[in-house]
Amino acid sequence: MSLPQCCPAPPNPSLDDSAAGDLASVLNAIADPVRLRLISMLSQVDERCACDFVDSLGVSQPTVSHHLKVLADAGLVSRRKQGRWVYYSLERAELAELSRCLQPAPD
Amino acid sequence: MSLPQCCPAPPNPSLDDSAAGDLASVLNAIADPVRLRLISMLSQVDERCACDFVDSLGVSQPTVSHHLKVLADAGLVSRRKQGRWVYYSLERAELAELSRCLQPAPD
DNA sequence: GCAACACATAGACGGATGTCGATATATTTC
DNA sequence: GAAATATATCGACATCCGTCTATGTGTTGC
Repeated sequence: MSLPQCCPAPPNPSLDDSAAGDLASVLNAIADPVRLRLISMLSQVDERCACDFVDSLGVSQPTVSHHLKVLADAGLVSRRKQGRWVYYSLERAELAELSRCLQPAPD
Repeated sequence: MSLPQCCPAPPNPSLDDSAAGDLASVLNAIADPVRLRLISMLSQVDERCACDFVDSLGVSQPTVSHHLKVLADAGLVSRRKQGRWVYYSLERAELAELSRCLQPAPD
């Protein structure tokens, strides 16, 4: 004799542990208010130099530099150095692919 | 006389601080490997009782309960209690809207 | 009512994260 | 070469986060 069951079939995880970790890393990179505002500003233009963000965001220059590095490490922005300045631009293809990863399958 | 400028115009943050915080909260809810696997499993079926996840994910029952609460608080899953069991289901509309939020504007 | 079960909550603990000031590195300009 | 500028890195600090064990709460079945 057996106890009553809650679900007819056991679940099968479609996302393996490694893939879930990779996706979580990229999501963590954008799951921050300052970094979302960086992305928002970058989405409006081709590129923007780092010094501009310091005035707009109300955080210190090292903090902006830190957040830009997190985004760059995740592959969401790219750097271009020119003279004194470093220009950052949005990797729109990466962001679009991330958006697709979250789309749920139709019901 | 003026120093050379890096960018022609000052940046205007399109995403205000409050909206960025709200979006970051929801993104934080899914930016975790365990929670991504929960969502992945839920996306395959209509609903699933909580006990099934414990065996599949290799973490303790309280940990699963904690992660399901984070997802529920973010509005990404909903709960339905029936007898001893609690059935969770994916809020596909919320996930779809989140996906749209990340879509970058075309270049 | 009592034992077994499903789930949630509380508390503790270690590690990751966001922020800052201070400083280093590289570039321009005089 | 020296001063000024733009950015990155370092080290410190407080806070947050994921995990666990222990325990509480509600439900089922004998």
